Amino acid sequence: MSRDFSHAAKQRRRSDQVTLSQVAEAAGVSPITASRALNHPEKVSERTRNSVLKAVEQLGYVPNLVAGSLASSRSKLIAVIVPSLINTVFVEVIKGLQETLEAEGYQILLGNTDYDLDREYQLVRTFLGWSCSALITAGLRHNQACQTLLNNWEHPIMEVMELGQGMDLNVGLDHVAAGRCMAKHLVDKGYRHIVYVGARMAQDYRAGMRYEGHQEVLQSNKIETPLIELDTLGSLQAGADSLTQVLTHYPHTQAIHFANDDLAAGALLAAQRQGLSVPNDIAIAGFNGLPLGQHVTPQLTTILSPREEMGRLAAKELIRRLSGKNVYRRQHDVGFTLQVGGST
Amino acid sequence: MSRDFSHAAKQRRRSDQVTLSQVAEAAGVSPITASRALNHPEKVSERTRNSVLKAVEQLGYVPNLVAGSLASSRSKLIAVIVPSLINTVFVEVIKGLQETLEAEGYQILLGNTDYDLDREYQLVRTFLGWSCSALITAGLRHNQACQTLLNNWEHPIMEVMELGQGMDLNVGLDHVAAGRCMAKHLVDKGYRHIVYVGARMAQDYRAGMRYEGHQEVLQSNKIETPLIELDTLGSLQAGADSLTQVLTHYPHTQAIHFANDDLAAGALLAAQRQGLSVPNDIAIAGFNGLPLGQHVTPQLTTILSPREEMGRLAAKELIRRLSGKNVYRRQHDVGFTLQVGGST
DNA sequence: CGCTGTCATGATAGCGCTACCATTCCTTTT
DNA sequence: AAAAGGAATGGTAGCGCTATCATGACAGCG
Repeated sequence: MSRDFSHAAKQRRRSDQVTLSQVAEAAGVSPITASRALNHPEKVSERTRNSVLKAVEQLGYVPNLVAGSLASSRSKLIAVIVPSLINTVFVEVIKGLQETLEAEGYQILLGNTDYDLDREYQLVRTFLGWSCSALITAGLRHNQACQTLLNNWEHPIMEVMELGQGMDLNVGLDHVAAGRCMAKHLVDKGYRHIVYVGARMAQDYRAGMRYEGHQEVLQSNKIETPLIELDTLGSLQAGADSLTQVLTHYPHTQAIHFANDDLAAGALLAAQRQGLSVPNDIAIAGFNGLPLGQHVTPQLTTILSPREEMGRLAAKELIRRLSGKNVYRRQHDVGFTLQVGGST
Repeated sequence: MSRDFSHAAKQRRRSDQVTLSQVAEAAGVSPITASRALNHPEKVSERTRNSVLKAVEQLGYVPNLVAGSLASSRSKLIAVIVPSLINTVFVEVIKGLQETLEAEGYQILLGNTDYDLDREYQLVRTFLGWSCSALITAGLRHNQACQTLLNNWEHPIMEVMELGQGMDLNVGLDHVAAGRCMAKHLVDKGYRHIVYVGARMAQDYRAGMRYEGHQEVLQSNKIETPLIELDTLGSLQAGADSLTQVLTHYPHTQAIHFANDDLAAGALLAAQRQGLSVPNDIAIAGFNGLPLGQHVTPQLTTILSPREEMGRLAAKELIRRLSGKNVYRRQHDVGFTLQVGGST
């Protein structure tokens, strides 16, 4: 009766997926009404809505979001691009984003640039092809092609991590100020031979910004600003190794200002293994406020950055914008807190 | 000439996106040839390919992947579902997956269940709607609805983390054996009062599996198997807190077998702050082999799980399957390694 | 009683791309 | 020389859904 093989050869449906039309038929309404029942429930009568939902249930209908997105040129996808997943900092931001976005029914398309701006451009291109409703990216620096592409894009762009004049929305903190803050603390504590240890600062340029702040303060106090730059990314091991390097190159060092807590904690634990007393023989400071730093003895002096909070706030502001509400401020400073431990 | 406003009112294109047809026109070929030039370059002549690529460049064409996926009912999306992002273990698996999948041009759709199987079902439903080409999920346990949904799905499913009979592909390790392994080590070392400390084992059931292994060994040695279960997930802080709890409830405890390294390291550092000697006063063992554990003194005895490797292998096997190659084994055991440190 | 407004529903026409077949124009084979 | 095969290209017809406009039903109004 309803079986029709006449065009069987022309048939293209490869999957036996249940479609909205089938749901509509089962519910005795038109496809468009079924669509409304699912996506704009308030626009159909209660009777219709229930019969559609019943049909969905019975047939095991799973909406084809690809088709929906094509038709509406919208999607509940949000692209998130980070430079690294090794660095827990980005993971924590993602966590904050995730939590908030998933609660609003958005899905995250995750991309990792490995600190490569060309890779970032490729990812952005791909993600725009998915008609994402927004893009979140770590950092304000992009290559020319990426900049151009994004400037012509009509959807919100959120740049997180560092504070500054971005393309659209921005949530972050002032890394130069953070560097100044810690440097000031060390100087105030009376240290005069202070080494800054960074890791791949051309890539992790935010660590470079903190070094800038560090330099400012030391120079205005007429203190030298020796720098040791490692060519691996931050890790406990790298921190441990760097300690030897510092003490070899600058034997008079009184304090080390590390670009992050991984390095700092690694150095602190290594110092103790070597029988050095922290902070008497050597003072150690980090950045980020990772839990680890709070559990070593002496507690690590660090700067607390609200990473999950940054993710949550970014997501919230984005959702605000996506739901058409007014955005009063495009820039949000999440700030930072100096946390003085026993290590300095 | 070619401008035609006759149907202007009916015009629906909301975005001024460059389409493949425009590229084709600029290159002087048909749309379908332009499509081939981009997606199956070997199927067109070199001249055609070049003129299409030139047109793409000139017009700044960004392929609409949504339309492509709808037409081909394929996509380069892979759904990844994990129970948590706080737990670094999953992040490391994701990292391994990411690395391998992105190199093959796949994008990751990330979902977080927060250890809730109903939430997992919802995520799976949504992700299926995106016609993902595969789904990767952490763990072998799912709710009934999810199981049904996935059984009817035609694409590869990869279950990671624990080894066992899954729905399709599986890469993981034997957690019961890992628990046995560590318990055996502790018994061999001569400890007889051993407490197991887990955290939310109903959710993190893999920790529960390790406890099972632990029990087996201790019982066969006629040793009691006291258990302390925390109601927060693993963290340094929780580990520190649990130490007090253990010593209060079981003052004779000689060794603590922790469900993971976060807890173990937290307890180890806390013990030292309290002036307890590890392992003389109390021995401590963990699970995972996090870098942290290798940098504390004494070094933490733990079981090394190859997390990134697990991600990479899972991704590789999945790609193998997706590219139509034979899959010889559906189950892959990535194993584990007992790492004896000074803490036991 | 016609007029306007509102609500629920439906018909139509795409969204931008690719599968499928057909066509053209060669080269190779018998 | 005809047939067969192959490579490059194109025409057509959707993929499954939703935007847009149209329709019908019914209420309230002067």
